[in-house]
Amino acid sequence: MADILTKRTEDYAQWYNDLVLKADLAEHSDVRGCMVIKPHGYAIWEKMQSALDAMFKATGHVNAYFPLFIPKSYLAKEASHVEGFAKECAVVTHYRLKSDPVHGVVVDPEAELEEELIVRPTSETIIWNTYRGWVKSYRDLPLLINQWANVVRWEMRTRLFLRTAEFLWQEGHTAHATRAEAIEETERMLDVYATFAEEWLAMPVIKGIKTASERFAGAEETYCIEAMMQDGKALQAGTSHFLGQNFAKAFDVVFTNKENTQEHVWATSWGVSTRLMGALIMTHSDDHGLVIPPKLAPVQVVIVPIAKNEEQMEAARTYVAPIVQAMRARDITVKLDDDDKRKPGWKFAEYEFKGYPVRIAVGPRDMENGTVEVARRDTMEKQVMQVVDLAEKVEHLLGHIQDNLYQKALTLRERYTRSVDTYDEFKVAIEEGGFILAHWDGTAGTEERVKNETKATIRCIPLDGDAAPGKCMVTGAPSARRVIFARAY
RNA sequence: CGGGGUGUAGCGCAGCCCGGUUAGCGCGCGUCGUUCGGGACGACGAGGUCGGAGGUUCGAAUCCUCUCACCCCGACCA
Repeated sequence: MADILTKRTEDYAQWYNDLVLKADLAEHSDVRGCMVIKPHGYAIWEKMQSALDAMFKATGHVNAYFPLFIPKSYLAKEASHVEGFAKECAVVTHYRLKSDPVHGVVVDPEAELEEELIVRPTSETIIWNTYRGWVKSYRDLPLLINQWANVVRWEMRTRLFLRTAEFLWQEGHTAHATRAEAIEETERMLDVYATFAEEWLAMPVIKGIKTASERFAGAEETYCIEAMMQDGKALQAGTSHFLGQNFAKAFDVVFTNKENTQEHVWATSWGVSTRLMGALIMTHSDDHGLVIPPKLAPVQVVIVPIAKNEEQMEAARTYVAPIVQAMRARDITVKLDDDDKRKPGWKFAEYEFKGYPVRIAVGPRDMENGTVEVARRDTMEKQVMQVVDLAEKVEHLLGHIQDNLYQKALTLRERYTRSVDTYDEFKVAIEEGGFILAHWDGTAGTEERVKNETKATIRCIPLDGDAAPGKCMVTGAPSARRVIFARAY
């Protein structure tokens, strides 16, 4: 793997953008700040969706769907929530157009909405307004619901998958009878995200808690998973919020407990988005293009016949048919690319860009020898293999690739994670990139100062790892434990 | 909203300063032939309101005025 950390950030941004386009994942739409997710990109997202959805179901959650539009008054009910999102809301003010001799079509000024509708930047408000009617008794709790949806945040600067005006995500919104149970849920879902990131995306993450300044608008505590990209910058890959009773109070969601007294419910919300696609790309890809971990690859093995003419192609089809069958029997997804409109060299390059984990080439030479050529995308190694037990060998190879990708990413993260004790050391280290473990006095003032002077933010207060107390690197005041500083996406 | 920049074929660009035949190049696209084990080559071909409006001029992609759109840097942000 090229040491991309040594590349300059602008180069990395360029590399990322080119890769997304070349791997045929997505492109900018003509619509401002919006993205078109192309079939290959969407297929990977679907794999993420189905894996996550299964994990949500396994932890007792069900799916539902709530409206795209939120009346402005709902959003305004939770003070810090509206403050947090106000600057990036798309607003619907009219419901009709009319033709105009000069401009063609104009908004009909007669058709102004009595109350503006906000295109959801997140759904807490509309969901809690709905939950009010659903929760009456402790017997109705917990309420464990997830929704797959799109949301809109009118960002100034957008980047494919990482920050777009509209994005796809899932948002879980749960209601609980007790504080402890809600916190337990918040932490459970954080664990689900961490497991998903590590086992499916092959992306190591650090679980932690956000500082007050980075906290979700309306939350009492925000948990997160943070990953390191190949340029050493941090990416927040998922969040899980303990909302306390803030939304229950704002929307008057109360239940009668076993003691027959009324209480506000306790809430959580948690989400991951198509940003995970960006995380996937920036964690594993190289100068040859995208690298998809086998568990998320829409197609794990692609077979490319080398054939001069239709007879040779037909011979190759016959030759690989039992191989394909054997692999499918092992739940390996296989594509036989017998398209004669593209040549082998073109296909090799194409599947590399697109990140297919394993490519098998079959030519006349192989058919004589009873072999195939197996190429793995992660290391770019090619190997001639006997067709005997090929499906089993490929199954193992896919497992190795998945593990190798995780290990590679972990090695990079560990290499660029270090502790510093003084602010001077910190300033040097932050220029080198990566995660920096340092003591912090817990004040917003110090955090702000570090951010202004170095552009580094506190990514999280880790839940695991070195928990020894110390002295703040900036002020020398007591620190409970080291926190992670980094420059972030 | 500040500071820069760019609009010419599907994409990327040259031409503009210094106005002058039919607006050009690369990629891509189409047809045919030779190729096909790492993005082939050749021949032929299709494709343009030069962002828009107005002006100067015998003549405007080129000069002037206005306008629109987009991009980059910053503030903001998952």
